Amino acid sequence: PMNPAPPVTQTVRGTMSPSLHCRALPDSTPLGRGFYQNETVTVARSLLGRLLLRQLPEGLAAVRLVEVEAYLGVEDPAAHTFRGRRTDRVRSMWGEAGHLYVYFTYGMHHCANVVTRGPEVPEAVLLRGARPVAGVEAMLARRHGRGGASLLDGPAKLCQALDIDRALDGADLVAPGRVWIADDGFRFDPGLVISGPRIGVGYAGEAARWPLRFRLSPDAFR
DNA sequence: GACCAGATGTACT
DNA sequence: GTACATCTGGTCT
Repeated sequence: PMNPAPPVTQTVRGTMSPSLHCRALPDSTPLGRGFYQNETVTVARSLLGRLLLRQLPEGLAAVRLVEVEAYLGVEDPAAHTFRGRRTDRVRSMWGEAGHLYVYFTYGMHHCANVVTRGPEVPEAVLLRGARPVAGVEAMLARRHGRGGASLLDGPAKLCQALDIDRALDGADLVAPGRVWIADDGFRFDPGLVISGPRIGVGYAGEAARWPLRFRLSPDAFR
């Protein structure tokens, strides 16, 4: 049984916000297009600590991003768009920055990326991990009760918890709707960002070791 | 903890 | 037919 949405205790800033049922969210105004048009590595680092918000039937769910990976398009052997690959699956990556690219993998999982740069520059940031902020009950239900540290610590777990699948491929993150990203004022020492090799891309050879995985140290939450 | 196999659909060769 | 930007539950240490 899922709990009802928490009561509205604070007005959400922003001009286009729908009726959000959120608590302890000082600002859920979506980041603008310009945020996503920056260099992909810059966007990746800047996404750490930001809120990913998802409108679910039970109410608003929010998670704080703590792990991401950059995928650098046509010159990146680990990227789905390596060497200019252009298929139906990766169409969103070739489009405007600030949209989601969601793909299906291993026969049962989805992974969500944020498209960066601009049209015809197919780069993206994979969302790999987060911490729960609101809507934990709804997320737990979708994770079949698997909570604690394993609620959101993987790209497919994140998608399962937030009910993100191919139906959200191409969704625009710049307007609040089904899904968007916001800066709620959370700040941390830049020295708490750890970079390292990307996960699960051994087929990419040396590129797997490029330091394009970025994690926010747990110390940022102490 | 580490390690491994199985699940299972889509994309692509 | 093969590989896959993964997760889970089992085994072993």
